[in-house]
Parts: sequence; C-alpha cells; structure tokens
Amino acid sequence: MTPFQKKALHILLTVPKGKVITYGGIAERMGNKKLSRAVGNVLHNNPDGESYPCYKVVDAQGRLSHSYAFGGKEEQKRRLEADGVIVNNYQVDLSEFGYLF
DNA sequence: TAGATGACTCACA
DNA sequence: ATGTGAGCCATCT
Repeated sequence: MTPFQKKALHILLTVPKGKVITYGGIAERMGNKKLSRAVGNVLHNNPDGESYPCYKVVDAQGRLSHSYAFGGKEEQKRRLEADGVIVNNYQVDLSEFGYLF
C-alpha cells in the first residue's frame, strides 16, 4: 500500500454517511485536482469494498462508476441508496449529496 | 529507463 | 448533446 493510496483511502473514509465524493474532489483534497486519474487507479486497485466505501466515489457529474468491481452499477447504486443517497438513473445530485471538504 | 494505461476532468468545436 | 484532444499523476509493462 503506497502512501498515495493510503492518503486517498483515508480521505475516502472521511466521507460521512449519506454523502458521496468525486474523483476530482479527493484529488483536490490531496493538493491537486489533476490527480483525479491517479485516484481512479487507487480505487481500481482496491478490490476490498468491505474496507473502503469506494461506492461513494462518483465522477464529476455525479455519475456512477461504469466499472465498479463488485456488481457493476447495480451494486454501487444499491449501496448508495442503502446509505441514504438518492440515485436517479445511475446518477446522483452532487449539489445535494456531494461532500465538500 | 521509456512508453502505455486508466474507476478523470476540462475546454473547445 | 456528442466527440476529440490535452493535461496531470501513480502504476504497470
């Protein structure tokens, strides 16, 4: 586990229940918004959805990940709704559920 | 060591 | 609204 991953995952854990965060958001919190790609890599590299709420991570438009490792969008959607996040057609309202630091 | 890849984002046509 | 290209970074080949 690299320092980068550790940092990204830590930030992920700070997202409160019922909220979601964007790749860019995490990247920004790490210093540079342009790190969004690297953030994606970290999540992709994290197959353990039980330990980290990677389902809370959506893209800049609130769209769910198209390559969610578990059950695809369906599973991610399920988890988000179970968390209290309203998901419309695999998309969430960031102005409502997006977590800003 | 250099080049390619990606769960991204933004700008522009 | 859709498509293309560029930028930036950590990993993987």
